[in-house]
Amino acid sequence: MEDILTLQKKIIPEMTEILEKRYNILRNIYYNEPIGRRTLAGNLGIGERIIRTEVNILKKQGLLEIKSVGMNVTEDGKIIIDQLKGFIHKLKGLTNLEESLQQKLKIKKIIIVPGDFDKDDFIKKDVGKTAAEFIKNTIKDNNIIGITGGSTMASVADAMPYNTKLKDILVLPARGGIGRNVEMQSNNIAARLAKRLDGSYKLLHVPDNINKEALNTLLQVEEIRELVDMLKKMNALIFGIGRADVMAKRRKLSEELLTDLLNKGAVAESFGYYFDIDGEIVRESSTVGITLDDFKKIKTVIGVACGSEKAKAIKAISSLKKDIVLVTDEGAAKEILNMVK
Amino acid sequence: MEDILTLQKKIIPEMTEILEKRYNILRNIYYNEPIGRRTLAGNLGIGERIIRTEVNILKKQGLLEIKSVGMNVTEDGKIIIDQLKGFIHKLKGLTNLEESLQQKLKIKKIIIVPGDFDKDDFIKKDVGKTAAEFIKNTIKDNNIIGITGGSTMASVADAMPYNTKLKDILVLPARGGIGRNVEMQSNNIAARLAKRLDGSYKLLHVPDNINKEALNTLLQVEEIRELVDMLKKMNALIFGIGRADVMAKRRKLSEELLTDLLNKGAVAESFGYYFDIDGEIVRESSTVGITLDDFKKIKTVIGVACGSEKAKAIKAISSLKKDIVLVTDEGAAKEILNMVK
DNA sequence: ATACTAGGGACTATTTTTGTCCCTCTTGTT
DNA sequence: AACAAGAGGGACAAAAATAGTCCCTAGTAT
Repeated sequence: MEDILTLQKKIIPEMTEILEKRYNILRNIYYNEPIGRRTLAGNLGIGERIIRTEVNILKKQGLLEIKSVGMNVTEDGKIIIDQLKGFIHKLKGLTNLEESLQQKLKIKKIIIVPGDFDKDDFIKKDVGKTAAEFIKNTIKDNNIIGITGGSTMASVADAMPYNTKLKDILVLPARGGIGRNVEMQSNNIAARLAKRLDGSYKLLHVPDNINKEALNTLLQVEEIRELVDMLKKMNALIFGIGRADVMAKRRKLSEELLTDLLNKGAVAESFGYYFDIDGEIVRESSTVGITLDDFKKIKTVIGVACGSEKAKAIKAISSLKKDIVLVTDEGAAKEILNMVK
Repeated sequence: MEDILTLQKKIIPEMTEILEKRYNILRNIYYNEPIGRRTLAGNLGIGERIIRTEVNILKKQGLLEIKSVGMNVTEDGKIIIDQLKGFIHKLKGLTNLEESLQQKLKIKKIIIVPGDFDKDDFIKKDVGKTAAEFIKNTIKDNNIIGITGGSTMASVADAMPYNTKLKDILVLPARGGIGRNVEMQSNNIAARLAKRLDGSYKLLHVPDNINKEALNTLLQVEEIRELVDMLKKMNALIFGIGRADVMAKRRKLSEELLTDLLNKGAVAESFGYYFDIDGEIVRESSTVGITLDDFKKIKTVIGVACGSEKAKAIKAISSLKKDIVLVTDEGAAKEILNMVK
């Protein structure tokens, strides 16, 4: 198997790029169908005519259909996309990349999805799908699963297939809601994930960054205390990884605090904590939810993040726990490798 | 494995021809090294410039070297050629072709080598090599092996690797020598094969087509009788398949006999017999050697022939014996399939 | 009704590929 | 020693493929 690929790469070195080009086109159509030639060309940053040529080949192969409303992927095409994903993974040597990163970061497992989110927005969907698949195969009946917020977590939840045959899954938001787009809040995402897993969920109606008094008051509330207790019994946590600076701005930290944070070397943010590159806590948001100690005790923790600009953040988070599972994209992975070299 | 190939063929349909083109170039260089650009272009019937482009790619990949004496394949390249052979076999769906031909011809096994001898002389070498490999893996210590004459058998013998670790192999010429190029006579070929198998051989010094009286006299000779007896104990026979018309002319049969032969439907010639398309004997050369009855009793018989023009002859021979093994090329195989369809 | 985006056609510009010839060098033969 | 044959590399024009661009008509959603 591996032999065949090295063989092919030797004798047809140009194969990889052709394959990748067509894969990208097919995938992009799939995510946007029905889509027109020009829009697609814009998306991919390729000339309209090139799209046309490639699309004609793919059409001839029966992988897509061209109608007056636009192009769409056929059933055959969908199968191919799926198979191609794994194939490109091997072709690009991502398996090797995974192994070397696992060693360098000293973590249990890293899953790398081909592509770079910084160059292609749809990579987030792929990353989400990959993470969802891994989670599906990891969790068991009666498990309690925690999930954080953010767009990446949203794509994980939305990529989870229905009919997983899992029973009595309980999904919890790992932290209080962050005050922005409802769709991206952990509460909302937990509910969506629960629905797909045919399980139940509980909500945590607590704002971020409230003062200590208010926090203590909230913790008196039976409902909230119960949930916080349950959080400690969590079997698996799925969490997003953010850049410290980006998250601080999003949370509208004061200019003063932000500068302080960055001076202290904060590069990553996850479940309410800011970490420096070595995984040391730089700042802790005062909010209800999972704590770092809880985090370290959870059996399965799955961090998901994509885009090369998140490389530092991912590196930081990877030092928190040895048996962490990371799902990321090729862009981030390569950047991390550059850093640790 | 099969999946990967169908996947690739779906998304990069042009891959097959690129691969075949480069394989042909590489192989041709290998068989002729050192060879120049223009000679190579002539061999393959491709433009000089195309060769140049392709050769540069292959050179870049480290598969061949270009020196002022000409081009030659590197060690890496040789490995690639070998791997490529099997790969192209699968890519071209020859495995399927083999299976359907085995069914249609109702024979034990057919091995098809990619390419067409009628278009590329070097295919005979490939066929020979493939047959030699099969034989090597089939025969056992102390076996008695028979081999006929002809250029195809010569390439089988010359492609047999040394150091087969087989012990006490005895190679016999299956029939008396045919009066042409010594190199292609069964005696000579038997000796060459024996040498490679680190075994012994015996010679059969009997001309083809002698009259009955002379034949009987010869059979009185102790040495010859002994050999003929040994022929009947043969464990394996490797034989070439010829076209009736071509062989008849080569043996200088009278115009009269030739016409008669063809009128009776002779299409194939092997070990002294002329057969029609159904494998019925049309004529028997009077000579010393293996008989059709002997042939039917031999455990392993391996027929080797290549080139689409031999399709009919191969088809005829295939009806002689159910557990025959045929080694041929793609050209002949496809032609046979057309015939039996 | 209308504005928008779709695919297909068509033409040109550009790039790549291909054919060809020349030059010089190496090698084997005379 | 001379020479012929065949080698690779350079160079360039012709040819072909590829790519950019715009137009046109047809559906679709508003």
